Amino acid sequence: MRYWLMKSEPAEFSIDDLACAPRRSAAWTGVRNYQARNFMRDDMRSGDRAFFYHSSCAVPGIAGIAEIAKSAYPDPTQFDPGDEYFDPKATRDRPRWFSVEVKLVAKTRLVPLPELRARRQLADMRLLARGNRLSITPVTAAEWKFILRLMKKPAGGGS
DNA sequence: GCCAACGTTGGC
DNA sequence: GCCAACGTTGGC
Repeated sequence: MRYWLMKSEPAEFSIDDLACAPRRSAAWTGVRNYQARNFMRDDMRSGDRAFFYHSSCAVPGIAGIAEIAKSAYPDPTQFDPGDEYFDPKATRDRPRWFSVEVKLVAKTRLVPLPELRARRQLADMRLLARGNRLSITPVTAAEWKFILRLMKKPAGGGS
């Protein structure tokens, strides 16, 4: 099983939207970056776990935990001319973009970005790498376990 | 709104 | 294949 971090702008789709979705499950659509696509298409498997990250908002940070409920399939929005994520170069025979199905495991306390940055155990986290913009990044097992522990501590708690 | 950093596009 | 111009991301 692998671990991931998936970014979403809460104004577009938040952890609460996922919590309110039928079966607390939703299609992760609109990824239009090749590296992020490759992670989804080639490496994500059903049963993998992911941190749900809120980006481009007042308090960016990890907001919860999700599970990959269904591995990659063609992202339907690329075929829809009325959709903002329509891609005229994509065809049904040769889809360019992919989605996965994501299911909420737990909403957690929000772990803000500066709190992640402050932990030297997370110094090598892909999310925190200089200039990183990838909306989907791998998380190591050690990082995953460390952040799970962090989530159980009160906000800003020391040690 | 600013700006750093990265990705994509397209002329050559 | 190079690289300048442009677009996007995302924190601040």
